[in-house]
Amino acid sequence: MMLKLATNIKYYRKQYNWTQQQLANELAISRSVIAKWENGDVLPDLMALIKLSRLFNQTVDHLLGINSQTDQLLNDFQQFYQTNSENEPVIDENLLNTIDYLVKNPLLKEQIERLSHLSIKQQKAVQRILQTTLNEAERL
Amino acid sequence: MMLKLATNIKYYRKQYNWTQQQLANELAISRSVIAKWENGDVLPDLMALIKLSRLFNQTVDHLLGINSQTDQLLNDFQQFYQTNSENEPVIDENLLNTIDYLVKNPLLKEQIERLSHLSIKQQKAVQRILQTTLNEAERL
DNA sequence: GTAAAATGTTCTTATTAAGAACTAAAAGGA
DNA sequence: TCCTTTTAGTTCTTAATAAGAACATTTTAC
Repeated sequence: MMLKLATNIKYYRKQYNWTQQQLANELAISRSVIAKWENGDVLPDLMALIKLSRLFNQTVDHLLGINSQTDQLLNDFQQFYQTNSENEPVIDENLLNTIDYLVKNPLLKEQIERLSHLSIKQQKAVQRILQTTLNEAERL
Repeated sequence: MMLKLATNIKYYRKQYNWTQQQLANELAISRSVIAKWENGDVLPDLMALIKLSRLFNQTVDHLLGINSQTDQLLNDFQQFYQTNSENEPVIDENLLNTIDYLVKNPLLKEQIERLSHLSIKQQKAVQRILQTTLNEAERL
């Protein structure tokens, strides 16, 4: 698994114009450990990682260089909030309405969750059935 | 430092209806380790944690239960929501994931929009069919 | 109530990160 | 340039701790 952690630690330390010693002091650990983190020789333990994320004001995910789905989505949200009118945001009015609908229909929300846990093939099958059902219903 | 990691691992494992053994298999580790994680006896190492976040579709920050941007945004969204509608919707982490899923599945999003425009009676009928379909799919 | 499954616990082993001390490389000043 | 000081990299040892196996307990299903 490719982690950007080492690079990021070094990067953010320098952003703050800290020496390894200064960072080590902040974390109350020995300096050589920082060196090893930054060179990818060793991974910090969880607690140290969390402290780092606080110090650097970054999410753990970002420090690790993981671009999780949720993070991606959050970015979209943020964009939506910040730029209300520019490029068409991923989160549009329609989606907001859909979310609203989901919020008011916990059962449906749960069903979609369940759907998302199926295999891709099964998901598609279910969606085909849903499509047919909707077509039927709309004809009435 | 107070971590909600143990609780969260157990919670999301159960969300997926997995036994400790099944989760252990997914991660290719021994089951007793899962038990210890869930009881807070031991912290998973970084790589295991990342795998968990992938499996559960959650940010590492959220799994850890540390005050992350995600949680912050959730609050914002909650506020945004409450000021824009009369009901008090419950926006939780799962909803975020569901939204994410919708964003990635435009067809499904459209289907839900269509569903929302049907009469209540029809909506219920469609949902019953969906329920049955999901039950079927999950049995396989 | 019993059998099977799922979970919790203990003990040992193995992994690996931390720290100290040493080495090497930059940075700064005469 | 040479010297000094600061900063960073490396090695070796020690200590911490997570993983696994085996066993114990609890829960679930019949």
